[in-house]
Amino acid sequence: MKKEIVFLVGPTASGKTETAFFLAKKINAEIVSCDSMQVYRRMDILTSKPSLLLRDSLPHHLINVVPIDKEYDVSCYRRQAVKKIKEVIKKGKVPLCVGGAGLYMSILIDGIFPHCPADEGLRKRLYRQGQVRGSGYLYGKLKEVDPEAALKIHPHDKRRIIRALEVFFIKGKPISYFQKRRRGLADKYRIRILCLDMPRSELYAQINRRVNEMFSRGIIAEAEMLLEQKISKTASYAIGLKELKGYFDGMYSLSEVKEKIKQNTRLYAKRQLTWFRKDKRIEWVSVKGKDTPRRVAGRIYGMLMGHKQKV
RNA sequence: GCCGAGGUAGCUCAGUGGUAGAGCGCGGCCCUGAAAAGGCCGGCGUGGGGGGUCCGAUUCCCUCCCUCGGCA
Repeated sequence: MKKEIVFLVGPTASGKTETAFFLAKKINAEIVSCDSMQVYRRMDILTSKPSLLLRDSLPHHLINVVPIDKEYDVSCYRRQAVKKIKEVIKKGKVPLCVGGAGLYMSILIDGIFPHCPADEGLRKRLYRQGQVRGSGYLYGKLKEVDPEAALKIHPHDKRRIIRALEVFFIKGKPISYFQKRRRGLADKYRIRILCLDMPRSELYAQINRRVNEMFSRGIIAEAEMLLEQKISKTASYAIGLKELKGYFDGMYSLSEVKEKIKQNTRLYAKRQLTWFRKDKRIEWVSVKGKDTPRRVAGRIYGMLMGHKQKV
């Protein structure tokens, strides 16, 4: 019998953290975070990490594992997460992967094509070529070396065009060739994916509440402290941090940054939902206004026990 | 009460006698080493209400309502 891994996902501010806590207690799980920003130390308020109280009474893995000045990406995450998941299973517990990063989830479940890390130098060179020789140049080049990938990538999507070219130049084979070869956890484990869902207006109200709370908890001081030091490119893209930088630089007033953060969080939540909707393996858990995290966890427990869905 | 300005998308506003746009917002989508990132698509509308002129009114005229300034 294959061991089971449970994913609890959902848009930001949908209540994953608390729900996961109660669910973990019920199913004898340890939590493995599935989040690209909570890995960073000292970004606590900014990323709404689970409280110390929660973390003290239940193991939460992959939170606070990277210093703020280090770059981080999907493959780092995958390496660390797979290791943790195996450890948890070895202890006889259930890994409960909790987070909102759709790509991170997919990379765990479905795999990644390995051995082609980013090459910043090459990227810079390609980027500059694109600047000098016009926007269509890089895309044209991609069409030559990898027509299949070019078909999938929009001509304006510089980031993906450059990545595809990068892979081609480093490995000598097109990225579309590698993308077909991925093996993930789904081969070896039973996977259940639960996604928290609530009416959009309620979710947005929740987001607004959370952002206001961040301000009263001291997000400004935290951001100020972080921006004083050397900070990696990846960490600097956290919602809240980039907006507050604008506030410190005098670009926005206090109420404008607040709004900006709320809005960018909404857009982020919308993108997350698009990602999850596409994944047909997901089992949706609708959350209503009056539901407490404990009750939602109870409902999920019922779903998990009720029928063993194979993935 | 009088004078002036104005009521067009969720918001701020353009424009035209042939049933309307822009920015922001909002919605949908894509995604394999920056993913809290990056990219694509979509106008979502009782043109304040009512009447009139006209083949045809959001546009011109009348009237009422509302908002904002000034004078009382």
